[in-house]
Amino acid sequence: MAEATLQRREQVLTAAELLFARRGFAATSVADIEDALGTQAGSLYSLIDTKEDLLWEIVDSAATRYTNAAKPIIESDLPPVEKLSRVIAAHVRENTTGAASASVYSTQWRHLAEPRRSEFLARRRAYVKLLRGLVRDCIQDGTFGNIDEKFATLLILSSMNWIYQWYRPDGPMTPEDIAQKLTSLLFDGLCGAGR
Amino acid sequence: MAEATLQRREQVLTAAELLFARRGFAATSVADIEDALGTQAGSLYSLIDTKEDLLWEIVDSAATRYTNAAKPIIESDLPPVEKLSRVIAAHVRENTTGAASASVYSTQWRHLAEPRRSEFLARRRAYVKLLRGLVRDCIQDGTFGNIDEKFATLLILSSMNWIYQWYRPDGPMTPEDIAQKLTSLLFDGLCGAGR
DNA sequence: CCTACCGATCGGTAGG
DNA sequence: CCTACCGATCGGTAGG
Repeated sequence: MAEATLQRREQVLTAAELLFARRGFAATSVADIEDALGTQAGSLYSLIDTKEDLLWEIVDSAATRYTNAAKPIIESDLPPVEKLSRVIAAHVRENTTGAASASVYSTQWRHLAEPRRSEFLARRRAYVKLLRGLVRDCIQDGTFGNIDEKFATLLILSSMNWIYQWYRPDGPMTPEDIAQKLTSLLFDGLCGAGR
Repeated sequence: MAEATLQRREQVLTAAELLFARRGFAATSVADIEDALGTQAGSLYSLIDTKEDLLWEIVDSAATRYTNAAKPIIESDLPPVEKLSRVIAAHVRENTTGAASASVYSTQWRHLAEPRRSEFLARRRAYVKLLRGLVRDCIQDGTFGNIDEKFATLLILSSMNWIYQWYRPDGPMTPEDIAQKLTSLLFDGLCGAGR
């Protein structure tokens, strides 16, 4: 029974994720989610306390996935530029295979009330810091030029977090293709890539 | 009198822009906008017909500004890479000096109903096409490597359209600084820039 | 998980 | 631009 409840919760989160990504949190009513699940109005409240709980679970678990994917790579003893490439590939994979959740993570967190909002921002800041450390290492060992570390980190992040806007699972590029092309363009530039 | 009405309309649009950017269209009530303007509930409807009209005016005029800034540059006889640099600089200037409007343009258009939604998407598509033409020219004249034209165009667009997320007018970088750094990183890459 | 319902708030209107 | 108000929908609850 506990297992069935867990499965049901997954279904609920998946439905909410899709709707929040498509219409936004504020424009999605609890009734919309219940419609998607095929249950009656009000029924959802046997599983959740508030609509915001759903949003929190979605962004919180997305944050966990980003961090969990990056940690082992960063703690390995690969060269910095190889670490960065792999973290980018992992992030791209997350944002393609879980495009709806990535979209909600990137755009809907503003609808969290305090203290969750601050907690979310702290977790996001920690992840950015991990990435920025890798960029710093790549500058210091001479792989990258003498660039603005913060600016470069934000550029990498933005390019990864815009993928969910156009990615379609049935398109011609696999997540690995995308990661490879993106890394190439970011590292070698529009002038240097494809030579 | 007509002039005063026009000025009032500008004030209304500016207030709506800020709130739509901060909270999103759906989470902003007409009463919120009236509060920001200091008028009583219901008063706004002497100036507009629907809340969506405000959103439309904001994204429509943003679209016009992007296109109007790019057109004369593209029609000039500068070399392709110089054209692209200047279009990027113009877009960055628009997204910094009008960060709220850029944010609404990028994220809130989904709340437009048909036929406005389709009209918006058509205008956006036309602008992307202009940019993509410049990228193509840069590939063909050998300035850029043999890269994926569409992918590269989307990368440029995404990097410009994420600026409003972190830009602060009182920060250390001017719009021109940002445009210069961005163009350098995009063109020469993390490895090649700053050498 | 369903039925029936709550108070609050929403976008929008009429009449001045 | 204000006052007073409309029907619809919202998030959430009680009781089964």
